[in-house]
Amino acid sequence: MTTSLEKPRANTQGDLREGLINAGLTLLARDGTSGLTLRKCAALAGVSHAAPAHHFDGLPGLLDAIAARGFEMFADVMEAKAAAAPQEPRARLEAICLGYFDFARDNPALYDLMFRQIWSLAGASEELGRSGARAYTVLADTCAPFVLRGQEPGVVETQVWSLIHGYATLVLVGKLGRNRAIASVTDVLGLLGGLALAD
Amino acid sequence: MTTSLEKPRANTQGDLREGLINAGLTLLARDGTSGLTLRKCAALAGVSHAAPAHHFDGLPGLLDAIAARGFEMFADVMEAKAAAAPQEPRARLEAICLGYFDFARDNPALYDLMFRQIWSLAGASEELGRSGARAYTVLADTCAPFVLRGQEPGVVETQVWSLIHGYATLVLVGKLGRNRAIASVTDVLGLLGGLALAD
DNA sequence: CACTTTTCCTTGACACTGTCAAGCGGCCTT
DNA sequence: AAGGCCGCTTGACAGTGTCAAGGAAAAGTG
Repeated sequence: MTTSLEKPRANTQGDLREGLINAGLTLLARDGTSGLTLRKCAALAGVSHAAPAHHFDGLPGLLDAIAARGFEMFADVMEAKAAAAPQEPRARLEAICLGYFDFARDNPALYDLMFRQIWSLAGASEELGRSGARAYTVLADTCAPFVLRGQEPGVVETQVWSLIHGYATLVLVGKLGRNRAIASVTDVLGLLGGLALAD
Repeated sequence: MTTSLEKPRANTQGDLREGLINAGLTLLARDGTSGLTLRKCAALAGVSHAAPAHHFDGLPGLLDAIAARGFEMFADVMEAKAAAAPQEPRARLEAICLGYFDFARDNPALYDLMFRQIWSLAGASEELGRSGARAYTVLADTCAPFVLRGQEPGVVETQVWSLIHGYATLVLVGKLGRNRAIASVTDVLGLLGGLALAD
């Protein structure tokens, strides 16, 4: 209502759902986890505070959608790193782990949201399930060459995932030294030297 | 005000600060992370909603104190497991990792609180720093036999910590299979076979 | 013992959160 | 062009953390 020339629907070009997700990503990046609020999200997207309810199932639904978007970005980063690395199993493995860590470090609040405990309690959306599965597939494919004959693939995948996810979360939480980590990513990934190539 | 015989100071025997921390632990165990509220805590301890402000620096202060208590329990569990295990480096290492995982599985909400991102942003209390350091010492001592000559101890410590912490958080978050994990703790700990004993 | 001071808690208010019910306005359909 | 639906707004509610002010009881002081 600043001027009469203002367009009545100038909130977001096209889809409001998209605008709300983007607003959420912006708030998350700018103000951290506690800065992401349903009302702030709506305000940033240029709509009233109750508008999001027509596109998401309340705040949990919005967080779900943002997390799903996060997993897409996450998979993109890892795929890009894998593509840029030498096409050799061990180099690829290290590459996606570095991508994993980079994403966590560059998007701490989003990463935190993605791995919140919520999703295990209240069921996650199908969209989140799909994008999460896509990210997992990137990891699983890279781990495949290290799955020994007759071994359950999930074991190597879980070993690698646990290692890099643990390191990333510990660094984010600030438990590993004040500013820089006690051990670098590559130091930690040295533990993967224990993995043997199949065949 | 149910009966006139009610004692005016029946809130908590002795120290209110202790009562509030215990109330917080109870709420956390019963209702999960979102069930822990400053006001509910005060109500459970039998005092008014503003009483906690005189013992803690707001909600962050209360969470800090609860997390500190959590790290004490955490260290206790790992020490007990280590004491019960054969006094051999590799057995001890596996033992504290199992203790680590047990604690996380048995106290998911508390574990989640302890490793929240908050502590890296706003400075943690000295008490939390000390109890966190004590828990870390248990881990570091157990890792010591695997630190090769001339190697920085923090490397092995971070490798072990990242692995078990990553596994624990992934299981808690429900990403590893629906109810039971794809790979068991001992499966994941197999990666530690890559560690060599010093000397 | 009387009086002050200090300590600890209560009461009440405020801004902010998520959620719901009701209503309005423009767009599409027919 | 009239009817109807979809998307958004407005307003209210309970619940949250935090702050200011006050009060009651214990402790200190002559």
